[in-house]
Amino acid sequence: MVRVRFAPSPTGNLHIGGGRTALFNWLYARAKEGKFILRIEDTDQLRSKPEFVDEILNSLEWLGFNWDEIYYQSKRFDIYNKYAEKLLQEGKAYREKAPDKDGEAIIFKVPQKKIKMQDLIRKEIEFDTSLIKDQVLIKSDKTPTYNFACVVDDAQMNITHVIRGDDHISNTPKQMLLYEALGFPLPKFAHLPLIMGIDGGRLSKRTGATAISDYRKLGYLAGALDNYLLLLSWAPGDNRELIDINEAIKLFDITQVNKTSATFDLKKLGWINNQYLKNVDSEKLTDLIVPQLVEKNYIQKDNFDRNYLVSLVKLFQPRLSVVNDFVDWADFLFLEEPKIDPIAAEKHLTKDLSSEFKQFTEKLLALKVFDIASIEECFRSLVSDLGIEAKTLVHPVRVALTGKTIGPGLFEVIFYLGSVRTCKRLERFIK
RNA sequence: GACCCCAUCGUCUAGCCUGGUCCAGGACAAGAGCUUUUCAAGCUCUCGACACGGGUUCAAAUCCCGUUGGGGUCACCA
Repeated sequence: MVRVRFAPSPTGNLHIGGGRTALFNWLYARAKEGKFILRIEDTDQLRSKPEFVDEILNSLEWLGFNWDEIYYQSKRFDIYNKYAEKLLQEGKAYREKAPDKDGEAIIFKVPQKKIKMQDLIRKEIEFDTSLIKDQVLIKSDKTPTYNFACVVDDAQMNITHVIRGDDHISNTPKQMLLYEALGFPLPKFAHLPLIMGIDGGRLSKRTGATAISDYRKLGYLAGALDNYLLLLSWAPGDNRELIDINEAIKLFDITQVNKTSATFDLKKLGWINNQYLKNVDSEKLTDLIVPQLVEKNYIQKDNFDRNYLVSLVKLFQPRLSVVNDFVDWADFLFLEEPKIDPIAAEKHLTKDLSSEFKQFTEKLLALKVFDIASIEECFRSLVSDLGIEAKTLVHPVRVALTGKTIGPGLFEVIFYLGSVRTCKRLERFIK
């Protein structure tokens, strides 16, 4: 039975790289009908914070990576100590006191040899362990070091495949020596290429958001982020770009993962997000938008016309780039008066259109049926009577109603605004 | 610096393992156009890469060696 693990350290948020590692582990477990295990590596008492544990768990849940088991290293110190004692007794480790510290550390005598690692992605990698100095197993404060706790846990938890970032390649020979010394069977290794920032260096806050939760706040859909992360270092081979994770379970093959590090490209994530946004269920999208509208005071929690809101969401849905665009673009439908963008006004509202606006409001109010088709017909007949092109009146009306040059079709806007609000807004520009 | 990893359009990649079908395909971005009531979407087109140098071979993006470049690791952090 395949057992993989994702082992984040709660010393910070779950970032993009961690999310991708979690994704590939999760995918592998689900594809092989194995177990996906979460191990919180909180051995660093000073830097580990419970709020980071919460943040990481929330992010993983949001991304859709459900775990089968969860462990905390901070609760397993006695296990690590037991195995360190064992190595001590077997003469494979020794105690040593550092001059600047109280207590003694337990240190592993690194055997000098050539060692070969078989990597699922990179084939064979050879190391010369004579280049590695003796490794601390248990620190002077009795807490285990990363490499030691990692090996003991991976063995105790029966991890069959260690899928992790490239940055762990040089830890691998150290860990393999430990497996051997402890008499544990070796898991299979797969080292994933790193995700880089646009500057070619490590993904850092300087070059954009790094935390998974940031993308959630920014209005990206979990499915879109999963899809994007999947495409970083892996491709289905048939030129397809849009693959949801449930389908990816069937297609994903760890041995096909690229060896090259990939650059995180916000533009492509944006495109994928837009593709998902167009197809996401409008009801679900509405659920995501409601809290934002409540926060902006555009609607009252538990007291709004949901059907009307869903129609509005449908209206804007195909043009959204991120979920959060809705509150910005549809604000005029919730505000008493639209916020007029000065640049838009400068462009379309400098000419006096009193007569045209007046005639339009009169025609609108005279409509027997107030639906999108009638509104359009009403508008078209007016411009035809006036002998002008539709666009010469469309743009000014749009800016007067919405305050913006962008947005859905004008007749839809008028329909959802209603005749009263529409006329009221137009009247402000009638002298 | 030592050790390790990597190297196809600006970016993500297909092709590489099993040399010829590749004067290298797709997507994002960029540019142009269509549509047109704006924006978004959509459609059409354009720009654009096998890092370099040696081999091996009838034939190399594909195999080998070297160079260069980029990245990672060298903690009583994880």
